Amino acid sequence: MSPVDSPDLHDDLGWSLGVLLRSYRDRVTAALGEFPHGTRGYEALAAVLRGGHDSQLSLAGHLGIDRTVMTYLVDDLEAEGLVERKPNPADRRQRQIVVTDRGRALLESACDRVVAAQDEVLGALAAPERAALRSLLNKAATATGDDESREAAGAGTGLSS
Amino acid sequence: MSPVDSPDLHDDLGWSLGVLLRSYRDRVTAALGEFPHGTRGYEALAAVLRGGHDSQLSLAGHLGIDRTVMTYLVDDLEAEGLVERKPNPADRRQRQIVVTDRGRALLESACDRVVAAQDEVLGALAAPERAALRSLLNKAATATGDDESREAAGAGTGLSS
DNA sequence: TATTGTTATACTCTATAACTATA
DNA sequence: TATAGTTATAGAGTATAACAATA
Repeated sequence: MSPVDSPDLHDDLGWSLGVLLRSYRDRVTAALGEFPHGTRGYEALAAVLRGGHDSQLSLAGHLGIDRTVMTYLVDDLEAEGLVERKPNPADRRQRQIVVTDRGRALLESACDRVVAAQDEVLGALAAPERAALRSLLNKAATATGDDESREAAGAGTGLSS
Repeated sequence: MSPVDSPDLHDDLGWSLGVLLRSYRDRVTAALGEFPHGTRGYEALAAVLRGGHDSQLSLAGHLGIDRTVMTYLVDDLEAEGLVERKPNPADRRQRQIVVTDRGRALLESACDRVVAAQDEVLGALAAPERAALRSLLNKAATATGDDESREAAGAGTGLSS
């Protein structure tokens, strides 16, 4: 089989993901306006509000960033009064990130615009197709994320690279 | 509706895309080995072989990178003997990028490994789900790419940001 | 000894602007 | 005057290592 006939050349997964992620970042960043750290800050705040992350390291793993980057990110979110660092009584090495009322309000006000921007990203797809795509993406990404979490638990952070 | 109940928090498009693209880059980069510029170099070479790009600028638009980055990328691909720059007789400002025999051979040898790595990225999905996801991604990305091309034709490169 | 978070340093990548040559 | 390609510079982002506090 010649390379030109190969499926990955005609249906390039990396290219599709890259194009869509770029479109997502451009549109959602514009929709967010002044939001600190743009889409990353938004996703961090949303993940904290969703719960399940009892340390900065856990949150960093979820977002796929290094713990050193997480420090700067939380610094800036805290400086804007959107989150607070609370020491975890169960393990005083950890800091629990909690969303302030101001952070919650900002997230709420941004929410509708973000959803609209996301729909623009998938503008070529009909509503049922969008739902199917989001569901499949979520399923594939969640499994991958779990893999990474397991690796992270085993050796180092499992991040970066 | 509270932010926590909002669809974009439970089914976060940006997060899914980011996780999958990261997984794609990690696995495919490992599969490619010494390939110059990793996944970007591979995608560039594949796009050239697929045809339809008669200038570096056109190729840069397809890959979503700036023309200045494209110069360095082509420099290194050419230094490795994978492509050649040929002046376009129709417009001598443009350089046509053509794949050498060596480039074609390298791409061919990498092809199978890349396909296998891509399947690992979507490891959580059954075969029909993978096909559906790739198809939907391709459809959404192609439309977005077309949008960008139109914008690019209108004003500047339409890239970066 | 290992882990969480922080800080400092070096490196990579990218954005911007200037320049050449062609149109 | 505008575009394709190149080059140089500055900035943003990232990785790495070292450190303090806690387990």
